[in-house]
Order: sequence, then C-alpha cells, then structure tokens
Amino acid sequence: MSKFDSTLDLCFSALGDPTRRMILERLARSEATAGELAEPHSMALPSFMEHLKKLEAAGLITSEKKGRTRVCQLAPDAFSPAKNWLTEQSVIWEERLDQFDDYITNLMKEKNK
Amino acid sequence: MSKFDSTLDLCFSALGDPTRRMILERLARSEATAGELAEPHSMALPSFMEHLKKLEAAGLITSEKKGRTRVCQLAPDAFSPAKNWLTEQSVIWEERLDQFDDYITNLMKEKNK
DNA sequence: GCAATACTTAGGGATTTTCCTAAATAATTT
DNA sequence: AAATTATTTAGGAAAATCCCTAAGTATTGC
Repeated sequence: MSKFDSTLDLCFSALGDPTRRMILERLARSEATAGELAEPHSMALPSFMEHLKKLEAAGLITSEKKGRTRVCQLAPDAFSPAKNWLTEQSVIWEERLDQFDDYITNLMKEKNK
Repeated sequence: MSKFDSTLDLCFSALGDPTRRMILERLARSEATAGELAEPHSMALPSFMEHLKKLEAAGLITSEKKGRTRVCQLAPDAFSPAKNWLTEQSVIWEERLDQFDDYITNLMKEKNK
C-alpha cells in the first residue's frame, strides 16, 4: 500500500490477515512479548515481526522495548475506527427503511425514460 | 491472497481499500449500476470492475445483470461478520477489567524470575 | 567476559494486487 | 440493420505483500 494510507486503510488491511487477527485475539486477553506472540505461528521471526509492525502502524497495538524483549499490548480503543465506520454504514443502510430510497430512485428513473 | 481465504480475510481486505469503501458508502444509500458507481472514480472501467468483484467475493455486495447494466446492492447483513469479530474482541478486552489479567500474569512472571 | 536469548537488519524471491489499454460482447436506440 | 451504450474479456506492467535465510545488535545469566 502507498505511503498515504488513512487510518481506516491501514486498520482494515491489517485486520484482513489471519495471522494478524490471531495476534489481536491473543492480545485481547493479555499483553505479551514478541516471542510469546510468535510461538503459535510456524513462521520465521523476521516475517512475524513484520506483522507486528503492520498492527502497530495501523494503531491496533502498541509496543515497548523492555530489556531485550518487546512487549506488545492491544491499543486502547484499537477497534474504534473500524467499528465506527461499520456502524455508520449500517445505520445509513437501515435508515432506508425497507428500501424506501430505492423506491423513489426507481420512480424518478422511470419518469426520465 | 490464497484461494482458501475465510470470510473475514476477504471481508476485511475488501474494506482496506478506499475505493471499495466509497462504493459501499454509496450503496448504503441506494442500489446503483456499475457505471453509476464508477463515475466518481477516475479509473478505467475494467480496473473498477475488479473492485466490485472483490466486494462481491467478500459477500459485501450482490449484483445482478439487468439488460446491459449490472445493478449492485449492499448485501443484507454485509457488515455483520466484521462487526461481530470486532465486538467479540472488544468484549474480551473490556472483560479484563482494569488489566486484572495482566496484574496476575505479571505477578506470576515475577515469581518465576 | 562469554554464551545464550530476544529480537533486528539486510536482502531477496514468489505471488497478489492494482492499475492500464485494446478488443470483444450484449442490449438498447435510431 | 447500424450505431451507441454498458459492460466484459484478455493480457500485461509496476508495486505491494508475505514469506524466507543469513548476519547483525543488545541484554541477561553464568
């Protein structure tokens, strides 16, 4: 992805990978070091660390170096941007109340024929 | 992505692109043809149609050929899988009640030092 | 100090993604 | 029937993604 991605781009893209969702599911339970997080994934460490980087770039996790370990946590309100966007769209969709807008739209289309 | 992606993989990945989110935002308001949807995007039609394909593969929209047009709609419950996953994680996170789990985890780690 | 541990950096390869142009097809409209 | 409209198919280039190995660097335990 390009250098000019919005939070939502980064956030949703990060969530689109199963390895990264597993990491988040793990971190929802408690903080953990990079090594602990990597364990269940049969993947070379450098590859795995890239996933952590993407999660952090998306604002989904934070991490801090403690001694030789890197401790990761779920970011506070990590999921808010994504949830808010989804909720907004759902609300707009539901406000259409039985496709009333479509009814009007179609009516007007018929008129212009 | 591979041929064996889960709904969540496809769904979140589809949402990770601004063009595709714009399409969904448009469709939350009313159904539209491929051409109508493409208009605001300065992009060759074949490129644009690929975005529609991804949204449909992710179960976010449905489409139907009507005459020479392809009419697209938001899929019913399009956002449920994504919203559900996000909500589940938020719940688990919030259940930790002021980092109580972390407190225990850290206590045990200290013990094992 | 020396070895072990926990990453981190560097570089590279296969696949996927995101865009393009050109040409084909299918359904109106004239 | 011929032209126009609305895609659709085919093929391809550039960049991003996701994985790897090999070789650092920094911290900790002996």
